[in-house]
Amino acid sequence: MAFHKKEEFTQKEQDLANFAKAMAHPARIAILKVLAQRNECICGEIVDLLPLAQSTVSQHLKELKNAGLISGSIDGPRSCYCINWKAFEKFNGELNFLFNALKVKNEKACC
Amino acid sequence: MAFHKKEEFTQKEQDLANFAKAMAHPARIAILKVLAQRNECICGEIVDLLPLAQSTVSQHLKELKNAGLISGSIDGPRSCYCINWKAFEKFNGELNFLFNALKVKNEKACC
DNA sequence: ATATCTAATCGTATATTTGCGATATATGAT
DNA sequence: ATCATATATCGCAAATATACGATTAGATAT
Repeated sequence: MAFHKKEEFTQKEQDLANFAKAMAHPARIAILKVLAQRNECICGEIVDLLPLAQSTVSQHLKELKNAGLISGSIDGPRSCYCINWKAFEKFNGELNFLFNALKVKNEKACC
Repeated sequence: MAFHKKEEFTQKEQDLANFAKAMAHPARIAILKVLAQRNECICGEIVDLLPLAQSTVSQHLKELKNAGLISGSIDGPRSCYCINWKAFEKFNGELNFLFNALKVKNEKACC
């Protein structure tokens, strides 16, 4: 009963936290950046662009996929990933809902 | 030379990742939510609102402060925290720069 | 000075993340 | 069938995060 307190928060809070967690590593930011900058899906080129071993990159891709930030499909002997814009929109929307809507009325910070 | 690979990414990637990491826990999302919903700074009430011990909440507050997402000041025997909107704006801007600007041209996902 | 109350910090246990090499799998070529 | 290539998964070590109780520090009362 000491750990695993995360379940005691609301689903929305957990979802938002999970989304943030998926982006909480520079390697995953870099991967998202690469995927965002291409019109077409790209595959293993990501490994060449990052200073990480192939297995590590694969793991990061898996995490991004599990979090729903990217989607992937098998294309012959290689895999193909691209950004899941819908999920990203949702995340951004939640974020704005939580903060921007409230921002105007207390623009003047008190500390 | 096996760990600590994070330094090998760009500063921007690291900054964005750090910001995301600060939000990568439902407790911290909940804290930000509470702070965002108040016009005034609040103090130890956060502890009562969360299903966590005082020391744990204090630790989460410290992390949010270190990440620059909130600022805090000492107000008599208690502490006073509030959202650092500027930092949040910057984060949101980076996010939009990375993704939204590119979103239009490849709305049609390929996988 | 002592007591009280709030909040930060310390020490510690456990859980999770990060990273890699090795291995497995799956496709395509020879 | 064998080989090469691309990618995923496994197993492990090291690092980091999470959580709590106990303690400390600071302010205000009595």
